[in-house]
Amino acid sequence: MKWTDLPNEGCSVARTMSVLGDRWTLLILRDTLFGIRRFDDIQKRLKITRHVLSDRLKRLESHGLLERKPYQERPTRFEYHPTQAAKDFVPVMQAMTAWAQTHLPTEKSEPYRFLDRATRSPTNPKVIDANTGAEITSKSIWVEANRD
Amino acid sequence: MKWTDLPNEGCSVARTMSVLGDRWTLLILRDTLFGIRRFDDIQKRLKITRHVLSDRLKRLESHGLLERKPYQERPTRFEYHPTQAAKDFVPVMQAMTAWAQTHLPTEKSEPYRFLDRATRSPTNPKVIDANTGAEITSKSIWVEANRD
DNA sequence: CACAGTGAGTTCCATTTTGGAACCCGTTTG
DNA sequence: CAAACGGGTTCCAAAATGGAACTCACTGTG
Repeated sequence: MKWTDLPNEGCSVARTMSVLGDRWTLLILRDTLFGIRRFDDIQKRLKITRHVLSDRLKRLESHGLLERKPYQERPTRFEYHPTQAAKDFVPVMQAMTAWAQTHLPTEKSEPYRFLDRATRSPTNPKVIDANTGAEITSKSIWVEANRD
Repeated sequence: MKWTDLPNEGCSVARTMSVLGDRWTLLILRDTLFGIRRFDDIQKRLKITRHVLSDRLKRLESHGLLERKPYQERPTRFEYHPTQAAKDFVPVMQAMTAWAQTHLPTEKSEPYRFLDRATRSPTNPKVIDANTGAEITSKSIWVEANRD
């Protein structure tokens, strides 16, 4: 299988990888979600090549995660704004962050914090089953092959 | 920045990408979590090159996500078992799956289902703040740069 | 005993992707 | 008019990937 086959997979994890499955794309998305929206700003922060950045921005746009919006005319310049689809990835990113803090620890401090918007207090993400309210853990879950 | 710098980043998303940030690694991890544990079985399912699979298994093992366990002697053969760190990624994967079902839809059916282990009924993942019990969405979250 | 088969890799080479730097294009500012 | 800014594209070398063949240690079959 090649990368180009991934978008057509039935598995949602595989389709997610077809968009975000490389070293940089999720970090670019993260930056736009944290308010960094211009080509040069993203490039300077991540220090990735302009070539790759250009390519990834196009990919994120084509999958509906970013929207290219002009912020000035003459010369026309664009900002990359996260769409609702991108914003809906925030909880996933936060769950991922909590996982990495436990399982890929470091002495360095996290550059960003996720706070409750109303109270400005730290949040502690937990994945639950909306049907029962019970926490989802590897112990509570049974994975079954689907045969439709 | 190069890929080799990612593991030393303070950002947890970046460190996660240093382990899972390529097309195949998360799919390999997914398969081991779903019970596929032998080299040839993973290779046949994903149809990735043996070379890349060998490399990724080593990486997952070196980051503590997989454990190589012999299942027979003469000749010694190994299975790759997910560690607790890998199992703890299940909720993240499930949140990701729910995201992709909404934002990267497809007509094909999902090859796996996440069921409640006790009741065998479908689950509906939702990320909440364990402190307040409120759902975490992009609207409820405020992202702040950390200055320690 | 020769020989095909199995499982887990490794090696080799061609094709892709990435990293790094330089270049381009329309403007604005000195 | 020259330099600077923002947002790219182009070029080439280096690294990663895809595909196939090969190895090694057995096992089972005729």
